[in-house]
Amino acid sequence: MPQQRWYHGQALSSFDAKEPLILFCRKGSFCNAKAQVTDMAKDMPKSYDHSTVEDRLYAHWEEKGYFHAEVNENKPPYCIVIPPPNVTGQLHMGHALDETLQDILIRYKRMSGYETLWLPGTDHASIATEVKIVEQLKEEGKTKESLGREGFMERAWEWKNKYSSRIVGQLKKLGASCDWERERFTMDEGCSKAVIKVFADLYRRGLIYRGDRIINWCPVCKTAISDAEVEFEEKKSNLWHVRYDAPDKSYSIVCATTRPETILGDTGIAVNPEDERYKDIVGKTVIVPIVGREIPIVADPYVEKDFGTGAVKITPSHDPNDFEVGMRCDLPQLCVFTPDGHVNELGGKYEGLTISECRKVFVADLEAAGALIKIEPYTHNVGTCYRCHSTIEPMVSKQWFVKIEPLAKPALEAVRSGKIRFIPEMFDKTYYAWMENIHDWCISRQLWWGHRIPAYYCDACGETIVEEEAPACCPHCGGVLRQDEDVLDTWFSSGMWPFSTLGWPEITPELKYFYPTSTLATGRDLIFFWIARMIMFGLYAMEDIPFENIYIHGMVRDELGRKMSKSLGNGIDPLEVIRDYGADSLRFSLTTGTAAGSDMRYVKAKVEAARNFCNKIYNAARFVIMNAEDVEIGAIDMEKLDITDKWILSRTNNIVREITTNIDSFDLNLAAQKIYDFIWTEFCDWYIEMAKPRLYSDDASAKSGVLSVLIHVLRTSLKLLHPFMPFITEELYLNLPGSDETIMLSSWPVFDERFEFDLEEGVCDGIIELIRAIRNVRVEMNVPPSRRTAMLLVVSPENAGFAKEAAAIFMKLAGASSVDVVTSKEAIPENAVSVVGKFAEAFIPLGELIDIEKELERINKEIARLNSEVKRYEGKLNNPGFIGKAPEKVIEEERAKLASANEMLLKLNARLCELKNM
RNA sequence: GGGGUUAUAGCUCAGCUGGUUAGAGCGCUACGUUGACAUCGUAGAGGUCGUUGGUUCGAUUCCAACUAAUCCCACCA
Repeated sequence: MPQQRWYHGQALSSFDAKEPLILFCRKGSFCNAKAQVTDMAKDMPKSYDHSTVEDRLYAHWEEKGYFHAEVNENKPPYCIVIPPPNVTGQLHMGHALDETLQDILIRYKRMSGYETLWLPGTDHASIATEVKIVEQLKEEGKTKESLGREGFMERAWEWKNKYSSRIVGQLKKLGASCDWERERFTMDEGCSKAVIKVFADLYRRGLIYRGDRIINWCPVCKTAISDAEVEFEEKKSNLWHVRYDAPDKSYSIVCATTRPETILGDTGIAVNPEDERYKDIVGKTVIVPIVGREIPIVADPYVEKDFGTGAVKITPSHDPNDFEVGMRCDLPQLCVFTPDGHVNELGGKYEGLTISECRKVFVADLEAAGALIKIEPYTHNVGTCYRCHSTIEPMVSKQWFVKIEPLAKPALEAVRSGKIRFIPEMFDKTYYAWMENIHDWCISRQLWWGHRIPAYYCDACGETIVEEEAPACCPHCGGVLRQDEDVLDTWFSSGMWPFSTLGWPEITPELKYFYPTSTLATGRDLIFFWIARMIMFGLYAMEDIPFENIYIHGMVRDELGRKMSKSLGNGIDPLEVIRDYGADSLRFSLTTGTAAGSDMRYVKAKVEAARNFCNKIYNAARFVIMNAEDVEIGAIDMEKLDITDKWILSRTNNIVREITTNIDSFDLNLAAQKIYDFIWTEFCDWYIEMAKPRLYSDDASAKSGVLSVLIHVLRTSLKLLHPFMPFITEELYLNLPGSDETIMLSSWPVFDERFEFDLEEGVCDGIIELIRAIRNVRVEMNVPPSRRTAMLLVVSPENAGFAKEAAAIFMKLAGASSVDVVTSKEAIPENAVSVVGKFAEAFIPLGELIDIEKELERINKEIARLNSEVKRYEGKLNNPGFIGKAPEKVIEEERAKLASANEMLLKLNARLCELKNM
């Protein structure tokens, strides 16, 4: 039976039976708690345990439907589509970072009054998933062919279901506030419809074509891949210099090559047209060694005179540059390799060898034939498949392509004009560079897992039909049609993600309301693969940008700064971190200490620091809640506020403003750092400590007054922190007197002009500074912490009232046993040290502990420090350049600093005289 | 070959549009269990902000060059 929990007198149903962390409720005006759970604050454990909180709260949020967004014309929309994780496995740290950043923005906007949709989903990841499934089949001794297309697809869907639900589970563990009712998959019905529609549409407009072009062929994945999917790796190899003789041996020409086996496919030799050395033989022919084929010598400017021998063998079928030269010089294409990386029937006696075997044998044969002039060690970059890292073989093959230029132009303009903004801005350069040099995009893949190309061929009349719906027969001759066997590049479908997920091609209310989406957050590596394609497709299909802002983050590396990878085994599983430290801690550690765009290291100490922060907040709340028991607490009474209340309220105001600005400008790290410092230092270290004398007093009115401030500031802090640490903030918020139903839907704090206390804030800063100085002196004078001393504060008349208000604080925090406040230096106690601050000069009689020598030394040191400061200020203020050109405000500040330093110097010098006379 | 980014305390990093006594966490030193918290508190040590020039009244911040690290793009056979 589920355990009942009570929040403010209302039973929350269906929390799971896990032990709730806080089993208490307050009596009094805010809580009509049932007797069984009253008076339990004392039972709050001393430290925070995330494991009893996070799952319970997430389930509750989900059940309440807090994540769900609906079209709401009364609110502005805010939408983020998730970068759909691949269904190839599980989430890693990069995802954890990505999702955390999005959730921060989403939660912030939700609290700020937007109708907020975070649309989740997963990507079928055509090639990546298929490779994994094939591997799995191999372990079972099966092949994809043995299963057949249908059987394989069944298997793939099983795989998808397993992994997508695993990924969803992980996102929930992280606290991601996605609208799960709108979860999508790139191959679900709606997204598939969008893909087919765009394909057919582009085809009709002549922006998709099918043709024989040179493409990147992965012999292991046995498919074509796009240029973007090729990764270059530096490899050590050789440069083989090979001699091609004239048919009558009257001349010869030497070419260097890194791939001697492609000589089998040579159909020409090219030289630079300006090259004097070869002028006479251009137009003549040579014989391909071993092969015996006679090929022409052509002139083409592509060849560099100064590299190697200045002559290049041309293999149009197996090299992209040679392909171009071949087209220009009208050389035939001779494909000599099979799709699975062997030599084909045109390779003569080499037929059947793998490409690398062929190289060995062919080189040996060249040498035997005396055609090999020399072998030179050579390091060059070799293209590899981004999925399996085997060497890419460029090959001529019939594939489908997207004509990119008409799509790229508006996509470039969208960023150039500022309609789409990269954050940080520098990434627009990366984007421009790529978009300006982009080539036609090969989109067909010889795979099964993906969207099958909606092209139908009639073998009878040779007609090609591209239609959204498969025609029953050939519209021309009535012949039987067969559908293209290939599927589309996975990025073709993810490129439509921002609108296909919102219902397109239907013009749904959601599409109208949420498109263009607001922000896209993703890693740098996806700028080309994904972002560029989304912009192109969005502008094409929707005639509008897909999103306004692109927030780019870096990579999460290991503690040593290395990439996390399977082969290194240095990956950190976010789930393990969540289990050990909590999602809040993981999220917080990922958002602090790193600016947008740059890589970060996963450092355990950082997560520990975040965990400690959780505990700090928890204990601050525990303290407030415990003290609030049995106390009537109302709204803040302006009449009751003392100097410290005004200080913290004013500080809260400032921090609200700063954090809001930071989040609005995507400086999430700054916002996180600020709320951390505010809660820990200003709220806990200072305000709570300064509040204690009143909390512990017998004055019920003072107690309830200070509690109303404590609760207000704490609640405001929890709200500011909520986007970063959703769980602990909700847990504590709900247990604070006077809270709403959930922090998630509470309103984001705004600047409250009732709490503008500039004067008091400055005065209290002075008090804090003085207390620190007093503590400092006590340590220097070796005063035991337990020893309390009388204290005399000499203050200016305008500070006298504040000083009296703060007397209890000096007793609590500065080791004072009693505090006297005077406005003129009359009866200075004997054997006292003096501490000079802006707020006051404090005299502390130390009796036998006084060490006059030490005190003189200390004061002299302080005087020296101040003197150097004064010198610096005076230097500036006496500089005509500074006075003439610096802004008035800066000059004023410098004058104020000088005056303050001089004033303190005066006091210190006076004290020095007194001491000398003693 | 082209381009980007980074260089700040022993370590990991913040530092917005130039004016701060240059900050945080961890680590280190010395104290301390006072009724939220030892996952804590108090105090402290530790930095000529990569080098050299320039712009400026003033540069950690802007510009240039250099050095080092790192990433991306191109792919000359």
